[in-house]
Amino acid sequence: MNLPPLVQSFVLHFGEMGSRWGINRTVGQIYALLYVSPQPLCADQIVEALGISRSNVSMSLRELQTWNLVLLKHLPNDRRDFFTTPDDVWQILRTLAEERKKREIDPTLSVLREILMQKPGSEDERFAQERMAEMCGLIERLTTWYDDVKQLDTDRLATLLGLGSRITKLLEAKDRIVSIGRRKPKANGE
Amino acid sequence: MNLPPLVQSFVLHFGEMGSRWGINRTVGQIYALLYVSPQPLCADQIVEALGISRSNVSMSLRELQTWNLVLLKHLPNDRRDFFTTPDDVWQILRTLAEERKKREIDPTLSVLREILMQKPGSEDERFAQERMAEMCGLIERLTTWYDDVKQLDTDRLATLLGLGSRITKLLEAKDRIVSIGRRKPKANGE
DNA sequence: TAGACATTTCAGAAAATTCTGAAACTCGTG
DNA sequence: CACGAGTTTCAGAATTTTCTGAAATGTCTA
Repeated sequence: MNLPPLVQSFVLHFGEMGSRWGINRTVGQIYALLYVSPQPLCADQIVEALGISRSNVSMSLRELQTWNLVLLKHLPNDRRDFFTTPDDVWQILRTLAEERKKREIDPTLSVLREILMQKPGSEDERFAQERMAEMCGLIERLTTWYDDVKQLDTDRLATLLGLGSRITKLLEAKDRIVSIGRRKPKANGE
Repeated sequence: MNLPPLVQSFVLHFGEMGSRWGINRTVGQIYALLYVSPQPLCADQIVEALGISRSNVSMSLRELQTWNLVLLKHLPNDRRDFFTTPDDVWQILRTLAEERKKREIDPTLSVLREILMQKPGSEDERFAQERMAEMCGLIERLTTWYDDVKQLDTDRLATLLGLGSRITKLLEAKDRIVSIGRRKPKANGE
């Protein structure tokens, strides 16, 4: 591996974190490299930069494509594939969230729903189903919220993030306004 | 493995998902089993239920303890350790979020900050740093929001989730009120 | 302090994952 | 259609992770 030191630290870190993120070392390194590269890179440049086999690069790029985390570019008069990541980090975040949900949440949700359809054959099964129903309910709440929030454009999303829990102040204010409204429609505040 | 069918499906699913969630099969299975068990279980009961070695159970329980995902209980006149999961799924969610952040986000944030302190030695490094700064900025926004929101009590959190993106309607309403307020202080709405 | 009971540790076996090189395949071009 | 530039596939090697049994450790009781 022969990269500028700052880039190398970043690439190696992504490689190490890979396993915690559910991707492997090479996939992590390639993603990191593409993310910080000023230009799209082709497979051989990645081989060169990371010192890994051509076939490994090919398989890892395929993996990144199934995650929708890389973009394929072509240069005129060049048959090679060049790869980049999207410029917009918010877009990357959305993709990541979507793909992780698909892989880490959705399968569990469907297993839970399926189990909850069945009739418990014993008291222990009845209890287990109750617990699974709680889990299922929570996951449904979270995914409903997610499906809703992901529709927001980035500006609104950023605003919402920036507000954080101060949003509850606003909710309380709303509750006051609404309850006043109910008492004396169209009255002014307090 | 000798479990009621519904419990078995759940346990096996958690085992399979383990690798996607950054834990291993056994850890996943044990967690699932404890989650749906009406009573706390001791290590030997887990060995019995899952058909795995005593030492594997011991190591996996230790792993679950480092995640703060299990509770240790003791019965009177019994030296054995009994394990359960917390009853409250919201509490479980909080723990999970906290531990995943600690393992999956925090290390990257500190690497990014460290790299961003250094002086770029080339144009490519300057560009890479700029990209890393974008990533760092986004992660900081997200973690700030998270640190803020996790303080909320469960009721408020649930309310907020339930609102989803309708929250933006509220924000727009607030903006209108505030701007009206600026034009004519203490006036009533629209 | 011996013994019964329980848990932990750890070296190596077993299993799973990752990585490689060689061969196969694709596709535009002469 | 044969060639060359490029990509993909895949069997097996290398590596990493997980799991086990045996031994060590801990701790309460008599």
